[in-house]
This record gives sequence, structure tokens and C-alpha cells, in this order.
Amino acid sequence: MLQLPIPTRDGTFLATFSDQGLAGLTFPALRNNARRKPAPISREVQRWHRATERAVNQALAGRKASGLPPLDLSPGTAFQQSVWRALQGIPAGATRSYGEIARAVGSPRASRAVGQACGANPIPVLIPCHRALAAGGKLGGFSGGLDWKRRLLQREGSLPQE
DNA sequence: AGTTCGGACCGTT
DNA sequence: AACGGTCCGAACT
Repeated sequence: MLQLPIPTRDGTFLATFSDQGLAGLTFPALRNNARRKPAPISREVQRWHRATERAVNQALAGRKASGLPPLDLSPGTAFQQSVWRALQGIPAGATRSYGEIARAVGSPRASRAVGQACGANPIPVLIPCHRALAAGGKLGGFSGGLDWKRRLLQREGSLPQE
């Protein structure tokens, strides 16, 4: 597992790579994160890193993220992975309610569990858990902080009740 | 139209 | 057994 910085106009995200692909993404820390030792990086991870940096910046601009690296979602349960997969199917500029996602994954009564799975999303922004809203167009929650959720939705032109 | 309350529901720890 | 990024209806203001 290897961590590499992802500089953006919103600060420096931190990407975690496993040997399977991108495994995690964390929002910028409030203070500058200490610099890491320059560990040797394989060519493959270098490619993934560049792809991640580009995709994150696209997503932060409210555009569709293209050329994603392989995502390593293996630590997730089957249910969580199906939710994360459903989230990836929501295009930029669109939103779904937790209940709608629950129906989409075949557990129509599991809206709460869907919210729980969204909170466990290891790769926010690229796996767009911010496009999951509460019923009736209400914002709902966000583990990364609601300010981030609003910012991301606003850049996609999807901020509810604006 | 907006709010609060209470129960029901489901996956995770 | 308890907890959530929920949902829905009912009963308020």
C-alpha cells in the first residue's frame, strides 16, 4: 500500500494504491501533510497516479471523470460493492435518493443501509457518493463534511433547492 | 409549506 | 444488541 499526493485547486488529496489499483482517496488535511519518503514506485502505479490526478481534477471541475485507474474495492462487502457500483452509474449533473439506489441494487427497503454503505465509500469524489441525496431533494449527510457535498454538487449544477 | 415524532427497515460491527 | 449519510405517514405549527 502506497500513498501519493494529488494536488488540486482545493488542496492536496491523498491517494492510496494497492497492487490492484486505487484503493482510497482522502480529502485534503487542514494542515499540510508531512512529506513522505520517496519510495520506489512501479511504472504501473505511476500510470495510476497520473490517471487519478487527472480524474480527480476533472471531477472537482464538475466534469465527467475519464480514464479512471482500476479501483480496488475488495475490502468492501458484496452489498457495499454493489452500492458503490451503482453510484458510479450516476452521471455528473444527476442525483439519486438513497431509496432509489436501494431499489437499483435490488434491496428496495435498504435505504438506510445504502446510506451506511455510502459512508463507507473509500474513494469519494471519484465514486460519487455526493450524488446520493435524501428523499425529496434534501441534502442528506456526508462523511467528508456537508460543505464538500455542497461544493461538489454545485460544480455539477445539482445543488438542491438553490 | 414547513416542522417534529415515531416506527419500520436493512447491513454492519 | 446497537448504530447509521433513511423513509414515510401523521400530527402538528
